[in-house]
Amino acid sequence: MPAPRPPSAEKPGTLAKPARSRIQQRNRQRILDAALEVFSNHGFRGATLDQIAAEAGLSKPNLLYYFDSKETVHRALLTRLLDDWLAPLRKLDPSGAPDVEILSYMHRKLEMSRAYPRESRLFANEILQGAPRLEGFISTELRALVDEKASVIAAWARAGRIAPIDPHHLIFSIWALTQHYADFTAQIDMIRGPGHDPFEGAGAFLDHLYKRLLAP
Amino acid sequence: MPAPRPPSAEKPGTLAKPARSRIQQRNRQRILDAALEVFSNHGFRGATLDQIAAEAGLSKPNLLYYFDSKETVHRALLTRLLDDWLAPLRKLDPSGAPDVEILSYMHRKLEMSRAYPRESRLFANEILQGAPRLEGFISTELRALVDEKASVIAAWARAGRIAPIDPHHLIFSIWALTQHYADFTAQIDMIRGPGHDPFEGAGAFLDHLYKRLLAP
DNA sequence: AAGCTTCTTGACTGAATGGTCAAAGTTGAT
DNA sequence: ATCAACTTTGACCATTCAGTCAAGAAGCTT
Repeated sequence: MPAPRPPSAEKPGTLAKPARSRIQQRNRQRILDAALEVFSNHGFRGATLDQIAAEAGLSKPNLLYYFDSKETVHRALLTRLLDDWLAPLRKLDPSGAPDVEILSYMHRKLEMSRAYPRESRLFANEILQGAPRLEGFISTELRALVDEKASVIAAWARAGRIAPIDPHHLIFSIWALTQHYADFTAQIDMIRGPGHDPFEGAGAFLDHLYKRLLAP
Repeated sequence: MPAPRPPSAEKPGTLAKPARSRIQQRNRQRILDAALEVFSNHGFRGATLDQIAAEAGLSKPNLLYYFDSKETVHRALLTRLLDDWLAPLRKLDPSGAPDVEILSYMHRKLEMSRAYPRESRLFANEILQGAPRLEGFISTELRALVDEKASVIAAWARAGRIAPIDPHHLIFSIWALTQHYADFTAQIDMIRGPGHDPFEGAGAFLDHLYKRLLAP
């Protein structure tokens, strides 16, 4: 028989993690890290396998031994990310204090942008180009989660526990404001000059903004 | 609110280039329109000259008769845009009423996003990738304008005419919130389902948000 | 150490893509 | 109508890029 089966693709149906050698673990990790770096800076089409391979310290054929195609690497990256992406909103607790819950959500999201700007840019790149590879995720899981939490917020507003605002727009505004600091870092840096943390003052500003917006 | 002025066509007065025939005018315009469509949806590297030429209804060599290279088309597009991009902030009047001025600026920017989402995405694409082709513009003209208007806002705040807020973050927040509706249209559409204008309710929401934020 | 499996790579391939060029077609002023 | 300048294009070129392949190197297990 020709080439041994590359163990790259996740086998549907079977266990998600068939035992992998240390080498596989290490190299898959390296590849995903390198791919995150490259995809987040250049978008899907702008990224090349050679770049990713070089960044990962592997040869291109070696990279393709671990992942069947560029597409596969990209999907693996997104998949690895989606759960973490939903986590902050998932934690919004209907039984908590409305203002605290919403403020906490905003701060979690901001912290996410600060800690994982590359992931944020990867997302932004995808959505800018029409979200072809995220359509399933967004219009099912994300949409369901947003609708669920939006109705929680709407109930809070109806009960007069926060100001009456459109919950969808509230959520969109949190996304816009927090992700902006990660996605537009280049612009912020150029405007404020070097030597500034792009997130400097962002937490305090957004805290103030949402406290004012939500006060009943 | 009146629609903002469309992105400027050609500089009529001084010419670095000799008078252009009607054919040139028409075809250059077609190419730039096509290029805007393609670049804004796929980014610089993701766009191809064949795509742009097809969209413009020209052959690729014919396109290259009007612009020397892909790079040249792209630069022409950006150049055509930069002035219009600054216009809304330029209009912020130091002698006006602070809240009215800032609110008006926000609405102008939102209207810009609504009317020219492709231009907004073109910008977003550039900045996401580190703004290599916008570095000059951002760190000189845009920066100077932002600093100028930020100090106007800071003065208003010191005088107690609006709430004490960080003017840079205020400006960033306006950019983030208004451009989000243009840049992340794909996501908003998928979450709210089809048949919704992504900007629906945005004006009212943002109006409310900034009124609350700015009240002294 | 033997023998099997897993990794790695140099050399390719075919398709895209940015860009060139000379020749052909079109336009417009005289 | 003529002719020179302007416009258009088919054919072509060099490079880049995703992906293949067969053979060799390195690990593991006994």
